[in-house]
Amino acid sequence: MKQSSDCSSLQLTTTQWALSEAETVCQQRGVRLTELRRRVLEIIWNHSSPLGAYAILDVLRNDGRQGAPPTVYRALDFLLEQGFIHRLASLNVFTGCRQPGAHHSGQFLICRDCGQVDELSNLTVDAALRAEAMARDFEVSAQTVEVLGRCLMCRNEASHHAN
Amino acid sequence: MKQSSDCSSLQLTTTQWALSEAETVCQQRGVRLTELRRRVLEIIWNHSSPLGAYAILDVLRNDGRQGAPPTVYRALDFLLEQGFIHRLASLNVFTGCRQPGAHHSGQFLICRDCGQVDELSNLTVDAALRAEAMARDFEVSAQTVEVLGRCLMCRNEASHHAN
DNA sequence: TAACAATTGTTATTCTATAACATAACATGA
DNA sequence: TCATGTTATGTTATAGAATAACAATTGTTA
Ligand SMILES: [Zn+2]
Ligand SMILES: [Zn+2]
Ligand SMILES: [Zn+2]
Ligand SMILES: [Zn+2]
Repeated sequence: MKQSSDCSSLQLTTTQWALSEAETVCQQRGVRLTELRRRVLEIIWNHSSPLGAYAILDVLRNDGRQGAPPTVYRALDFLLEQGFIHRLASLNVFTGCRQPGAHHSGQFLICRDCGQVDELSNLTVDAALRAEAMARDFEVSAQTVEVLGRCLMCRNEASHHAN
Repeated sequence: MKQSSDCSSLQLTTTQWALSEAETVCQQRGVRLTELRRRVLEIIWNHSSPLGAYAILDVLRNDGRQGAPPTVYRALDFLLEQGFIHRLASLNVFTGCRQPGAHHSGQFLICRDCGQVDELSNLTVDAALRAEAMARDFEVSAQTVEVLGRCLMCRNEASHHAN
């Protein structure tokens, strides 16, 4: 059964997958996944919830690497450009993309308690927004679709403590 | 014909409408639309494009009123709670709500050139997102739907200058 | 190797938002 | 009216997010 509840082993695998995907795409595109950029992508994937730029910076410094905000923001800019990560505007955090390389805006369910993110690819939402835009002669360049709420796990937690 | 292109006269009317709507709703709810809150709402509606908190603060100071960031953020919090304005997370700005009083998350077309905002109420988008959430046992508390792009006017402007 | 481009380091600053506490305005009942 | 509690605003300081500007380094190519 692959549906293990052991998150850490699952996550390692996911991180490794994301890194190798990124390697491949970068080679195809002739851009460089440098040590720093690779490490930032790894940090993002290694965490179950999305991280802010300064949290990533803390991890980098823990690595022993010197760095300041621009260090991490430049790496993030690269990863965003390549479509390896998304920025969640409602929380100022960054999360790994589940369809890396395919430039897209993404749609997200974000748990406000545990921070876990579920990336959707709902074509109905996308099409309905494009139709609205077209009807108004509006040229779409990016969509920000972020649904904030609570996941099942956190609702159960909450009701436990509420006893 | 009411479809006048005279924005300034149209806008005044819109602002007045928004303010009187807010007055009414506040009376119904037994909350106070103080001078400051009313003025902040007015400032937001008086501008064709959404404003950031510090831009609003500048206008307040121009009024001669003393003030610091908390002054405007508290007013904004009140207006957000009452559903009179929306915060656009992708731009860190605030815009007047076209259905004030009816608490809702809102959906927006935002022109990245002129900043003009079009507020949608697309039920298909809303329903599709809720369905996705339900399928994942996710309890929705708020939706952030912001479509960034360019309006027709700004596209024409751009092609003119590109000659 | 020399020259150029891309990446990273470094310092400082801007922009956005909130914490904490003091003061003022408003409401309510004695 | 006055004391009281509550709500709203003033004020200072700080936290958090992002970028500007320039220096140093690394990688690439002629
Ligand atoms: Zn994605
Ligand atoms: Zn959760
Ligand atoms: Zn609205
Ligand atoms: Zn425009």
